[in-house]
Amino acid sequence: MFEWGGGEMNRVTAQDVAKTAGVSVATVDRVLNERKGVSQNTIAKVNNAMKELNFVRNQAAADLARGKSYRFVFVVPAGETSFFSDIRREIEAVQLIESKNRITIEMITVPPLQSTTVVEALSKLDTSNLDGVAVVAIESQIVRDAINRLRKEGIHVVTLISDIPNSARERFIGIDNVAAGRVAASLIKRFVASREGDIAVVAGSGVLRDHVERRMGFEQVMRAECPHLNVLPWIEGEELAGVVDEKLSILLTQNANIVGVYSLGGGTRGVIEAIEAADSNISVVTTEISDHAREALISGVIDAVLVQDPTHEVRSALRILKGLTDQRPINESQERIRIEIFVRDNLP
Amino acid sequence: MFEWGGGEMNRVTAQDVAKTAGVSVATVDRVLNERKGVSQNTIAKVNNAMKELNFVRNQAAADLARGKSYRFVFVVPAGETSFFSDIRREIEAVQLIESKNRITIEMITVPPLQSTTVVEALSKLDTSNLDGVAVVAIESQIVRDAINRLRKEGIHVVTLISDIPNSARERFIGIDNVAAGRVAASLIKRFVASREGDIAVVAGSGVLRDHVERRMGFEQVMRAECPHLNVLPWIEGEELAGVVDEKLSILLTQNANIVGVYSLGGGTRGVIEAIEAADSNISVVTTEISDHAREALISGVIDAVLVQDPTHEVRSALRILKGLTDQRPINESQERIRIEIFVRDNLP
DNA sequence: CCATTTCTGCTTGACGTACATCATTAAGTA
DNA sequence: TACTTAATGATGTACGTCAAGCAGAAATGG
Repeated sequence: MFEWGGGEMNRVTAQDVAKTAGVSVATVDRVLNERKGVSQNTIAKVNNAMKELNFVRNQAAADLARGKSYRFVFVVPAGETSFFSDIRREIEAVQLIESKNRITIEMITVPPLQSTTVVEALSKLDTSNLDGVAVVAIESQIVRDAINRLRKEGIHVVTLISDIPNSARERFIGIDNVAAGRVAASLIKRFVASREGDIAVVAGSGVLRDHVERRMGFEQVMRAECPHLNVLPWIEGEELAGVVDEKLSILLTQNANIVGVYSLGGGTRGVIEAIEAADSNISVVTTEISDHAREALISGVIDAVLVQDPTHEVRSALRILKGLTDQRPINESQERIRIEIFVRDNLP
Repeated sequence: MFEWGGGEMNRVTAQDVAKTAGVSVATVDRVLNERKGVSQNTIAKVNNAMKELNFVRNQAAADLARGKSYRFVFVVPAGETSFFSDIRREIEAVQLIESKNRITIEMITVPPLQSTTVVEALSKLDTSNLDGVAVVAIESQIVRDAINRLRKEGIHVVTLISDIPNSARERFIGIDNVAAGRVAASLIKRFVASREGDIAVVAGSGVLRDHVERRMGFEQVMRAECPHLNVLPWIEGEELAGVVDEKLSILLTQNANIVGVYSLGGGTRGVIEAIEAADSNISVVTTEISDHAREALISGVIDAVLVQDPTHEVRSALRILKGLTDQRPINESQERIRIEIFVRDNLP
């Protein structure tokens, strides 16, 4: 049995600490906020008093007194995928909630897959009272430069969903994409069982690092464990169902030897249509859950879907940006973005 | 592009609202908190002013002024499983963090699998200034009664990890255990592929509803989709590695026809030891991730592990109890506890 | 018509921390 | 000695909402 001071509420204030330490509230305040002008001796006295009385600063009072407000910007792709519309919807939801906590959130949408417009968005920001930026990155030197420029101005930057390493971004919020690719391979391996043949991979674009990394993880496992399976060069579907459908359909008609498909980006609807048209025994793993994907799982067209929770990612990005701004440590377990696997039997 | 009032921080206070509405702050406050004593006419005026100025109440100021403090109790099993020690560790972590927000959390540990001690813990609570209780439930009428008694006193109650429906608990925080069982079946089905034989199921106890439900989900899928597999009556391992090892070892030596094992409770170490000793080709799905499970996944003894995140569950329970106390709506997407699947290729 | 309630709205502190200002003492330095 | 500088104390205000208490006004009952 574990309790906190006998279960009584902690009503100790800085006043009380000052009294038992034999100093003034001003001094307690100085120690509390690590300001200069206090001798080591006094610091020790105050700290002892705080421990003795079990002092905990009242967060609400501190926030109110500090009167600090935050301004964050999210730069996310427009685009038709259900995943990014979920992201945008969650950002709008969080805007409302967090306005109560003096946090302003702006959302800038940019056309997908274009590094230039991302750079433009980042460069045009009014950085006067800006605290942090979360951006869905695109692999490109100019994007990297734009991020580094913001960091030099003291603005916190995190990447969301798709990372851009070797930049000054302080953190990436998203799943371990290599692991996602490995899981996909692991599942397809089981699903195709002992059959031999080719595996098709459908990606969105080579400029999205998350796609590249998934592909990497996928190939790692395939090469190491599936000598009977041959991974074909990937198809770029540009996250558009139409493009995916067309390209994959052509591939499937030209190659009757395909036993598995891994779709690691958007445009799942195109995958479903192409597979349905092909009408052969193909194991399929895709990447986003939508109504179409759900139906396809139930009907058996798709075997498994690997998912990340966009609402979690948006909330996590915001918590992390705020934590960086306040220079507070981050609770890692809360921020770990999970790879979820949906099969027919665990659809929510 | 979406912004909030041009991206400027919202500094409108109740004062301002009062001024434009032509009333006093007190009246604004009454409207804000839906207290009586204000005419419909005035309410409308105030609401209009709030909309016009885009007023958002400052949460920190409200919390400070209200001075409300919260007291919550967690009743959780002691016991050796790594899962519950993670739960307990997270509760302790949250105690520290939330004390800054005037939230007191007490943790009461009870011997596992005993309904009487749970009832005792719940009945002995000092309910004078108690706001809510989270309890890992045990399926039993006396536990149900104890929960209902607390609810009658106006104390909020949620169940954690293991539910007890038909009680007055306001909410269950945990995974969809039927779905977890279904996923396990779905995986084992793929893993054993075309082989025929028996499937062993290792549970903790029949008094834990989560175990019963997992078993249910598992059998649903097995019956419907795997006529070639025969699910044996379950083994009760009491969440103890030693017991599990012993019982499963006996079963495995007596029955050479077992091709799969689903361990849906604690005591995974016992499963691993029994399987390793048996040294035959058995597909294994277990339920908690620990260092042993990790090693076993890598060495191939275990094929997959189904996991729920205890830290998420504790934080979620706390948010929900606070939400219930404040009569605030709950953000469902944040509280959905996920079923995670670990295979060798996505170990964190 | 007066007494009594019921409405309605105002005034006035809390709440606990942050922070700026000014005063004071002690110690060190030119 | 006069002048800095560092280390505190004393004091007061700001932060924005909540809520108790009080004062008129309107409505009701006898």
